Amino acid sequence: MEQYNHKEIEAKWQKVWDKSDLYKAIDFSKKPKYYCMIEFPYPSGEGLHVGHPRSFTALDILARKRRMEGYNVLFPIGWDAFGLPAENYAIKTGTHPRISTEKNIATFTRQLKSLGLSFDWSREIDTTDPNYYKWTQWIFLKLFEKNLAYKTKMDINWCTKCNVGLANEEVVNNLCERCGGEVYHREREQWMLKITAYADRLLEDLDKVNYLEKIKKLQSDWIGKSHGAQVVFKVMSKTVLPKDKGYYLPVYTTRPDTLFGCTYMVVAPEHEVIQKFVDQIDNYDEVLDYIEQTKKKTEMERTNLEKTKSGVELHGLKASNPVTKEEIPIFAADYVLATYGTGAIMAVPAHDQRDHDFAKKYDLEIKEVISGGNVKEEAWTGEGTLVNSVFLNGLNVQQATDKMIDWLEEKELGFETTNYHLRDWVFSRQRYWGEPIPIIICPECGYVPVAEKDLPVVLPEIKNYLTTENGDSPLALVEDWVNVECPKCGGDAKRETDTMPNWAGSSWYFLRYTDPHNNKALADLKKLKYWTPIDWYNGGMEHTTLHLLYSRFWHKFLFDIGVVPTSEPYAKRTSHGMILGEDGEKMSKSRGNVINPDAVVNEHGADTFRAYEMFMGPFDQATPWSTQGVVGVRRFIEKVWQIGHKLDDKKRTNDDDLIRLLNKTIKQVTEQIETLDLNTCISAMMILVNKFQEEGCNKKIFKDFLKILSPFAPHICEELWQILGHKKSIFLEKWPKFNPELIKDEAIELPIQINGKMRSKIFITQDMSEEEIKKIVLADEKVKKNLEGDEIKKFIYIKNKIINIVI
RNA sequence: GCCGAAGUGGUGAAACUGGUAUACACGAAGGACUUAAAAUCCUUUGGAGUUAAUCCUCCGUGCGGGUUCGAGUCCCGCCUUCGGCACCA
Repeated sequence: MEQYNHKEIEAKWQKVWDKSDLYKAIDFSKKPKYYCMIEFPYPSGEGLHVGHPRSFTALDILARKRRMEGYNVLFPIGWDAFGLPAENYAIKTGTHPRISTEKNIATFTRQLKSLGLSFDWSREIDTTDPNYYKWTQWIFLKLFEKNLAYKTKMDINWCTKCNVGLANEEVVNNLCERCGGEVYHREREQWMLKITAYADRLLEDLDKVNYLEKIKKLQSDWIGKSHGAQVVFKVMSKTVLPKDKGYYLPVYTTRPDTLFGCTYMVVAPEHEVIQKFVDQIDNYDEVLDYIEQTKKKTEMERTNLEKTKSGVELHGLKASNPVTKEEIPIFAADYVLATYGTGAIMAVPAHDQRDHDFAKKYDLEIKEVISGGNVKEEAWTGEGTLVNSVFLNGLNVQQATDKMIDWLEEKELGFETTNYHLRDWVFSRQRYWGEPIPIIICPECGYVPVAEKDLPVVLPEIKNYLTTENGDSPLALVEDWVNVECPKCGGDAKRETDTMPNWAGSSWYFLRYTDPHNNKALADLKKLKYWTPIDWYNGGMEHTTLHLLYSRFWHKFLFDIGVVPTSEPYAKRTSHGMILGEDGEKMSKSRGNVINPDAVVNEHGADTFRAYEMFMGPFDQATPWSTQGVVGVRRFIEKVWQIGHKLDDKKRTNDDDLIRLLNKTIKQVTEQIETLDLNTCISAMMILVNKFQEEGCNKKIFKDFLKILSPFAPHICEELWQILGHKKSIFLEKWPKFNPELIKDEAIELPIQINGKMRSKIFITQDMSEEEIKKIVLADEKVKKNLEGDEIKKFIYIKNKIINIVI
């Protein structure tokens, strides 16, 4: 018998499948629809990563099973092709990103096709195709129209040496990744999307979807809704006296009950109050110096709880505590962020650990207002009774919170409010390789949207891909593209030169798959009604916060304007773990631990590669690659091949046992594909095949086995199916059903414990009574020996499971 | 730092709602076949002790406690590793 020739057989079937309509999704078919989707890849220059097929194969298995179960399946593929690497490659080599992207897509396509994935290639999409990004731009215009897009000043990373804006990833240890130059934060006008307007719905609607619990938690933590109050503190200086109207500094606090314990205030170094009172701050030079230092720090460094807090007092300014009317100092400190809350806090050192650390360092008053701890030593954040708080004394935290809010509202010094950790989405990039933002800036009319009929705003050809010296995107230098007539007044105007972030194209791509060639709408509503929502979406754990949130936001917006029929895009979401290098580290060129999928497919075949990736470990967990492990799976495939050539129609005495095992295996594989416990599916099939090898197998049993193996190893199963005399594809077969009567064992092995220790085993039948069993147990030699002379205190029998005798 | 996940043999891992810990696979050791090797097949494989015996005993799921007839699984407190942290995608 010859070895399984994977090269020949896999190429043969890939060709046949490519020409067939086996994997085509049919719009409006009468069969029930099933839409399953993987995150479309970024076609990087390094080619397919072995991590991609982990997710792709798992959902390919699901898609193939669903087709065999009678569904009309949509399992599409596309390219998330805008992005930084192609642009950086262009800067280095002068190659236009269009050229390198096309080349990379060709490589990815060849690689994916070599894996026998059942994508419907006729619906392939590419986010960098003007026919696609026309609609990305269209969505932006709709957001702009509904006032959900606005421009504001934001910090960006700026390399002082190469004079370019940097992505966070390009900043390493506060230095520029390219040149090692110093990086500091510089303000720039940026387009923002008002995702915070959807914060509540993004949170509440998590109840409507079937995501893994941990994914829901990630989403809700990211949104970070909290309840509290906004309170205003009056700012005073030499010229502003208590009786004057003056300037009020709002703060957000989750603990208004502790207001009597507020002994100072802290504002973010970027806070407007500093500029407002420049003349009144006696130590402005010192403050300015501190602001400059802050610009070099990352947010993580600023908010690190372990690090000693730094800050500088604003001499000459005081704030008035609205309840005590006491004058308290104001500090600027970098641990307060301008982007969270109001950018200013009331500090209660007795009951907040960060404030406590800060107060110790600057020798500020620590005033206890809730009893229960030792506030001299550390902040008390637990429950307790209010003290030192005039009208709140004696109340508990909840009562005091309510009463304080009533008091603030009555005096018009504050109000109850909610706050979100979620911030608006910075939507501008000063880069070339992204969708141009379709806005025209007119000195007379302001921001004017490009007319819908003029979409897409196509990226012009350029020679130099570097950001300009003042931080504009390289598009700013393309004069005949930038200079346009204002669509409103006809005067001289300029195009917006910012482009969109990579997230844009991936925030709605799943809609385009339902109608990829439509040039009248992003997708036909009838088709959307047929196909959406996505029944199952799988992707990387690392995408479960941002991409998921952004795309849910866009989807909700499109729902509100009547473009899509559902308020949530994904009915179900799962995430897979990363595949690590053989050394257990993340795969990377620099570590030299990258596994090339082509080499594995070439040596062992696609079926082996697929089955190995499913077998290597739990789907949602990070797992290291093992070249040896691949060999084991190849042996399994080889065994299947050998057995498939030695079948007969004989009846055997042990056929009942074999049929029982087959039914158990069908049950396990059927159920565990649904939970993505694919590693145990494979091991169950290995056990069955080992049995075939020991005892032989007839054609009838083997055919059912082939059907359940076929989603995992499609090529070999299709070939064996044909060898067994079938003209049509195995993927047109019905998914086998197991017989529940056939999976029950006749005899059950029952373990016996004495005082929780395993001592013996007996065999019982399904319907034996406890009395009968007890008799057998007590007659057991080993049990007798262990019970010698001891009295039985308890006899515990858990039906068909275990016996425990307590003595 | 904050948030999330995970720690079980030499290795990847399995164990359903608390009920026989280590399935399946890799590696290793021994054997068969072979002039030899590869491939393949068979046997053994958590640790320690003990026996004429493949009989039996004890220990064992990161560490320390707890709940329970019974804990890898539940609770409390630690330690370690990995992922995300808003301009990588």
